[in-house]
Amino acid sequence: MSSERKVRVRFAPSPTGGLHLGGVRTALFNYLFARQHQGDFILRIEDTDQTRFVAGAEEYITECLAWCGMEPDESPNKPGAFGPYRQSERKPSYRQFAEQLIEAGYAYYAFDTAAELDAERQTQPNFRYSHENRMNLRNSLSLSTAETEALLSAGHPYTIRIKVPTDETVSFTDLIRGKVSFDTNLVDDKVLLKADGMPTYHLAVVVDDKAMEISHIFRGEEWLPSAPIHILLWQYLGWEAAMPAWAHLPLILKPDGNGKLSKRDGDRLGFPVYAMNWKDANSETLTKGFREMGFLPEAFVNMLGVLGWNDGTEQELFSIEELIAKFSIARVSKAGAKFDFEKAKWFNHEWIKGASTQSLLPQVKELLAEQGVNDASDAQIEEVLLAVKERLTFVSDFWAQASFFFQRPASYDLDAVKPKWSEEKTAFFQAMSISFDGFDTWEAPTLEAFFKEAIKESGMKMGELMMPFRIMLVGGKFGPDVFQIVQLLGKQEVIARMQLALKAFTA
RNA sequence: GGCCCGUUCGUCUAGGGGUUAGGACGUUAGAUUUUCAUUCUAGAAACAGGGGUUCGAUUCCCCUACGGGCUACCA
Repeated sequence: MSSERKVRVRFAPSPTGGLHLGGVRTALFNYLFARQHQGDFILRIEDTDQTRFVAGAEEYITECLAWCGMEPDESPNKPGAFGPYRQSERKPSYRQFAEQLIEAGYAYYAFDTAAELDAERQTQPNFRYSHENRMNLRNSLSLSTAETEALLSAGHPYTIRIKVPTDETVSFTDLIRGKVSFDTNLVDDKVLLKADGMPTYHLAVVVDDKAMEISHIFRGEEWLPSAPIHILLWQYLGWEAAMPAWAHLPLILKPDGNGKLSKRDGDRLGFPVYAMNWKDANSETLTKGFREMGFLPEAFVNMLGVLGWNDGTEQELFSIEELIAKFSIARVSKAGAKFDFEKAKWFNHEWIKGASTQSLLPQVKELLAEQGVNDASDAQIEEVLLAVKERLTFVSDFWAQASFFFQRPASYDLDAVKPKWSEEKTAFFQAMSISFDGFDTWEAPTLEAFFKEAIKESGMKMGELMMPFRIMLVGGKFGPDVFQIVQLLGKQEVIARMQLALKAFTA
């Protein structure tokens, strides 16, 4: 049925806050599938719940997708043939379809207020609005036509609920899980149109997916229980032939304990859960994002792409282009996956190692500017980057790993040098400093050979002099190869640092 | 409680009726780096349990257990 159809998928986030891992992955799988089949990837905004709608969230979502390299073919901001894509802007058509369902006998007006239903739930622990009790509640099925008309014309608030059939089985083939079945006797009469005139998600997705000619639906597993409602709606609206194929993605779970990964877990365990920084306008709280933490979008996408999917080989590193080429729904796993931040870091490390120094430059310059370093040339920065790149897990580690290239050591690890310091060593470095001054070309290999030869002649041990030399230049026992540092620092700076350090060592 | 989905090393997973059950992250030990990190090599580490079916089940079926999701006029 859908094999002939043009592939058209949509990502449908609700603009209620930041975009978390699960959301981005759902978007990604939709995107990969669309690209793989030369189809369309559409962004549709679910904003009918006005009480939870958050200003700025829609723009935020668009930016997240762009950062990850996913450009929607049509979005709410670029109205296309199937727009508008905001649920709230499509209000009239939802009501029309809800009423169409009532006329066909597949739905009904329900006059019970939220408070009344809450009261029912208080007394009946397993209360469900369903075929078992709908005749005991206040709705157009239990009331006479005249009573219903009276309530309606009196302006009594009402909702429209689906009339789920009795003794039927709703089943469908999930692209990931195979055949899934539900007994309609256990499905309740969900609200389709709320008292405020807005549709619930159930009505809205079906109507919109039909209007947008969606061919495949990839959504989180948390939607599986409401799938029978959606399928019934496709049938009752007379659109069964146009129904999309379904695939329910496994959930991303907390790393420790159990349950769905939430924003709070990130705060608690010290890693981001949102793609980018999210600042809540009301509470003024800032939730850290992967982008700001120093993740490369390629690494982020790679990590998400293989969380619950693999290509069957031992390959782990994939570019988004490779993911598009190799993705297959059949290879998406069924079980939920616990999020592992250590592995996420590893992906980032790998992508930084593989990144060109040029591509890393803008972010590094920003970091340097934050530290007040503005006089370094691009060429200089790139050379340093080349030296320290493979040591970085995050781009933001750059300063910690390379500050000494741009700044003289603020302090020295004196405990490592002072106890064993001697006049002899002072003399050695003084002499070395004079010798260095005589060099016309300044290159690591020759300097290293010269330095080591001098040590040999002095009769002292290598370690006794190499270590202090490093500390003179960088302040401590860390950093790349000493002579690589020497070369990058340049003659004048090396000599100056030696002199400065000698004073500190002998003070 | 009810319904639905799931279950291979600590974690993400490959595999699939007969395998030394493979890889990656993490971890441990060595090597290299006269620093730290990287890197390299090696090691420890898993088929939830019970019944079937079968010559043979980790693989297929059933049950149990466990985990997760849903059970709103939220999505």
